[in-house]
Amino acid sequence: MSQMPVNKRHRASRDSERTRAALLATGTEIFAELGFDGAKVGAIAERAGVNKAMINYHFGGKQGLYTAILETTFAEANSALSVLRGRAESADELLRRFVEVWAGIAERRPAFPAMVLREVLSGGRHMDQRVLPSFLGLFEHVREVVERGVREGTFRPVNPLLTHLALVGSLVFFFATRSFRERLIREGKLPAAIPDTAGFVRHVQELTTRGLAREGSP
Amino acid sequence: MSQMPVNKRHRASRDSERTRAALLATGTEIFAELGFDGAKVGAIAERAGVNKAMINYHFGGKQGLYTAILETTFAEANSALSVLRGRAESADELLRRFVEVWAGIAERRPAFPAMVLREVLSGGRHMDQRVLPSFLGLFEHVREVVERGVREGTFRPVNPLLTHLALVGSLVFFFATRSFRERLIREGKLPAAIPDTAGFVRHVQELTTRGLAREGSP
DNA sequence: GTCTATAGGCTGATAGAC
DNA sequence: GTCTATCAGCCTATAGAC
Repeated sequence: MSQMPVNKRHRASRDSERTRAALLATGTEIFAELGFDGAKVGAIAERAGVNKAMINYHFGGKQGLYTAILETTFAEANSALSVLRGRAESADELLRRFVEVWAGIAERRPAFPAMVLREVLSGGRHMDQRVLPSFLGLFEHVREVVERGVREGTFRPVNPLLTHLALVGSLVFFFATRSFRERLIREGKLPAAIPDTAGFVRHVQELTTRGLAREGSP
Repeated sequence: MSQMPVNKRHRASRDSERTRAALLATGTEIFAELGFDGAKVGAIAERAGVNKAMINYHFGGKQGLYTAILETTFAEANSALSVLRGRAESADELLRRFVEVWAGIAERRPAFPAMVLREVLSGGRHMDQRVLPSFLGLFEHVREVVERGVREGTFRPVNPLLTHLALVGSLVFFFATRSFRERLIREGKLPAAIPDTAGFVRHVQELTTRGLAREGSP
């Protein structure tokens, strides 16, 4: 794959780092927008203001750039979600926080929900082995909280995986479809008001905590 | 676009219809699996057991085939969901039925959830003008029911669009990610049991109806 | 590290025989 | 309607100068 630069990145010049960073940032945008096959390395290089050949030099090719981007994106999301780990709050409260943190990630990194969705849709076709752990890590946060809530009796005895799929499905769908939805609304094709993130967060929080609550647990 | 065949389809031979049908069926599979850019017309023709040139003859090209597939897929889903329109059941019960009908569509047409997701992800980049109405139609069913439930006081005063996004997001995510999830579980990489559709349907039904219920309504 | 130029492969579409 | 043969364009990757 990438031969020299990976091993001597500590010696890399300031310009070199700038080139790498520009390719990572622009590549994230374009891969999220168009998918692996739709994204063209020429377009990435051009928008990044960098020579096309630099993708091969720094990342060993299109696939290498994509892998580097997935690693960065998923690792960052995992790290953001980890602030909830081992906290003392109630399972109910932790689930509310989870939704907020997730929304925060999606706001800061708009490409993240789309990348997740594209990967699961294509069955991980372009996902390197090394990325799988941090990808799967994304799906442990809900499970832990739900298991605790069920054990402590504040939640109904729900299946953690189903809970996770329903919750994350809502989140990922809301954020990944945002630009399309807002365009349709702006063009008058979808008769509704553009929903704001805070409102959606509250909606999902209420829906989830009420939906999971054991009767007589409010 | 497609010159003759569209106008004289009523005169088409049996073989011609078989060719068209094979391309539609196989194209649906492959487009859902790989997306518009990932799908190659050569692969579609080969798996369909049909000559590559037939895609251009019958559909005017790759884009034409894709448009025909979207039309068919969305129209069928809309028609299946329409059985719920104007029914006498409670809003609560209608929402439960909605989830069941949606799951039924996804079981019969596994490509449907993926096609919806790929389209919203790419901002409708490959969606023909003519398909937009039937696409938007997909998003009216929940709205009607929720508005009624809120009006009648069985639901909390929730935003119909947010409710729709959360509910359909859960559904589409569950079904579109199914094969990937099941593969990961089978390979032992995701420690969980493969969830069955019926269980997911019940989970979402409970989550939604409890989550939307006005306090002291059940 | 960065650039230009180009090789080499693949893809979608068409021409024309049957 | 269907098939074969083929073309033109695009896209990734590399060789080699600086």
